[in-house]
Amino acid sequence: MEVVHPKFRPDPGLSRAEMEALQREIGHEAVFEDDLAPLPDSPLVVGVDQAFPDEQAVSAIVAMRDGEVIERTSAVTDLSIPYIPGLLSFREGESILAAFETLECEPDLALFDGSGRIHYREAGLATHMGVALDLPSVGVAKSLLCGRLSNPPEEPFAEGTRVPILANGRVEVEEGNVLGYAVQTRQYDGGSRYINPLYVSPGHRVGPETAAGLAEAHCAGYKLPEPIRRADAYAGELASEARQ
DNA sequence: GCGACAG
DNA sequence: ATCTTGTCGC
Repeated sequence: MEVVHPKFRPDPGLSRAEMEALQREIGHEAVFEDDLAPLPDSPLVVGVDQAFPDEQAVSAIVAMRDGEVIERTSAVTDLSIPYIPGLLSFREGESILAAFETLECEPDLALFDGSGRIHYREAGLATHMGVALDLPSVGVAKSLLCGRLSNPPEEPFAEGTRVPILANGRVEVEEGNVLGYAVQTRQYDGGSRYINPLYVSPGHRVGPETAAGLAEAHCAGYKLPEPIRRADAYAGELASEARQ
């Protein structure tokens, strides 16, 4: 598929101020409510993840429908900037879009490994990529970048627990807005081992509740949604090959 | 200066 | 994210 808005392509050569300005533009362009073409009964969903052998970024995309892998693709680029909290999409975005440009199928939805609206300027990786591609997207992060949990129930969170993430002082959004949800997609029964929740947020054209529901709905017995889990494994394979 | 900090 | 062995629990 193609990049619908080239002006939002992540350019690692921009200054930090320019990157942040672009993110504010992207956050403004993003739609944080349901605006999906009515999802088909069997939506085509892609999972996206990266691995970093040496100074390169390997982006892998796995497309699934009804639990079956339909297509896999990937792209490799050199990394030009370090990881900076809040600017992740400028480090990894080029290889992700390059991989999407080799994707032959037309997905209904993309699940990313990282934040969407849970971001200082409402423009996390999932939002940046979703807006550039104009593709409904969801951010699935394993840790919280910013924002705070609302009404956290007593831990450990049971499987199925969903806690709102609210904007706090670190986010350029009115305090108290719902940015996403902490979603406990998996949990052990006993109390000896504990699994942390996922932090799910809208990327583009999806509301926070729908984002949480979609992430949850695509889990198949593991903490991560299956398309992301497969993309993670695929990126890992490609990375280990690249290192040899 | 101190704390926070997706991947 | 990445560098890595053992170890705990079902």
